[in-house]
Amino acid sequence: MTSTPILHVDMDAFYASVMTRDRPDLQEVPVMVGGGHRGVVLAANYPAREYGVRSAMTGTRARRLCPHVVVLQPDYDLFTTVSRSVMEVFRRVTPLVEAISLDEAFLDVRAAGRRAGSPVELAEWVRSTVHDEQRITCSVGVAASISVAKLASKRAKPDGVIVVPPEEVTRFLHPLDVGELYGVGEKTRAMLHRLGLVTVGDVAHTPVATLRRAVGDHLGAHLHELAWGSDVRAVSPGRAGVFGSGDGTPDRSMGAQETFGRDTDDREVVLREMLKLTAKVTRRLRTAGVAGRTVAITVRFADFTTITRSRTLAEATDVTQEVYAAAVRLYDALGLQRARIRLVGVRVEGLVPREEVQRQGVLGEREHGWSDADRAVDRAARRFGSAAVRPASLLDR
DNA sequence: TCTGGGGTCCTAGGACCC
DNA sequence: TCTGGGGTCCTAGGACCC
Repeated sequence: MTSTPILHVDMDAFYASVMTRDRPDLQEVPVMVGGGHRGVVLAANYPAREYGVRSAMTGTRARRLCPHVVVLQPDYDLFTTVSRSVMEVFRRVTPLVEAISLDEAFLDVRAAGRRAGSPVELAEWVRSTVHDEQRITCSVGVAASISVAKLASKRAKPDGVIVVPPEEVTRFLHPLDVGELYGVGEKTRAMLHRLGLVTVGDVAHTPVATLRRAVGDHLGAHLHELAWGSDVRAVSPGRAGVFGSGDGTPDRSMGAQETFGRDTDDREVVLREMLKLTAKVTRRLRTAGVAGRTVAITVRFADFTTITRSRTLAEATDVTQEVYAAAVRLYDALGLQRARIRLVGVRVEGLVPREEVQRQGVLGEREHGWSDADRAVDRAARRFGSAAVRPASLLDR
């Protein structure tokens, strides 16, 4: 019985590593993925990081820091394929694998059995197997809890393993900045710093009641636990993560949003985009076999202020025309005149399996007509590609 | 050409019901 | 007559994560 049964595996600079694994000429030079027009950097390789390039940074800023950085466009299909293969490697170690994104997973090796060895030996086996099969590196944190394992993998980067045994947890945790804790972002970190709580140790030695007043009931209690490394959340392999529902927990919402190439105040342009986004979302709903009752739109203005409006319908729907009609109502209710709009989004929330949706007879033919039309479009899209079939108002003039 | 796109969860107030 | 909970749903905003 091991005292450190949780592994957190994190690919090193995943998107950048995948994009350059067949490019020996790019191994030693700064590379970033994404960050084009109005975009942010999705990933930077380690040579680029030496110049200060980081993911989530604007492409403009990255180029200023490193003018000769090589910019690659992301290939999401490839990322998904590589990710699936990597997750399969993990499942050769234990069935208890929780994928939390394309490039990260928790493994509970307590019940491993499939492969003998201590957690460290299993971690090294994972690392060498991923490297042999996918030619990318990863780092692993090994600990008794998922939160400590996650922090350990970060410390292990790149291409390393770190084990934090239970008796070392506070020594490992307490010197870290509070911003390292999961759930503490820029705002909460600043708030805690203002209170003089700079390190994880400071948080650990602060009364829970004080923390709750400062950052809210839930987060306050949570942070106190994390600061002592005493979170007990289990690895839950049921989580579908990025691989769609299926046998995992169902998605709670699905949405799509897009930033315009340039800001617009043209209602027609906005609505065309909304229709495109709606069609994309409802197709995903139908593919997943779910429908949702609440339609929400997001509007981001030129000054980056962002608002959301939502409406709950009488019944869940996956029908493009119904979602679009609700979205247009929400948009028009804003009463915008000449506002410059940067981004619009459409989201469907409160998802339930489609078979649980009771279609009232009174809704009648029209909705069923639209629903049938959607399904015909889906079939055509599967055969000819999604570019072949789209609403008439999206056709180029 | 500052600031993407996919999500989750929490908070808080009001409505409404018991 | 006055006061008072709790619970749920809906909506808007915000923080956070990858």
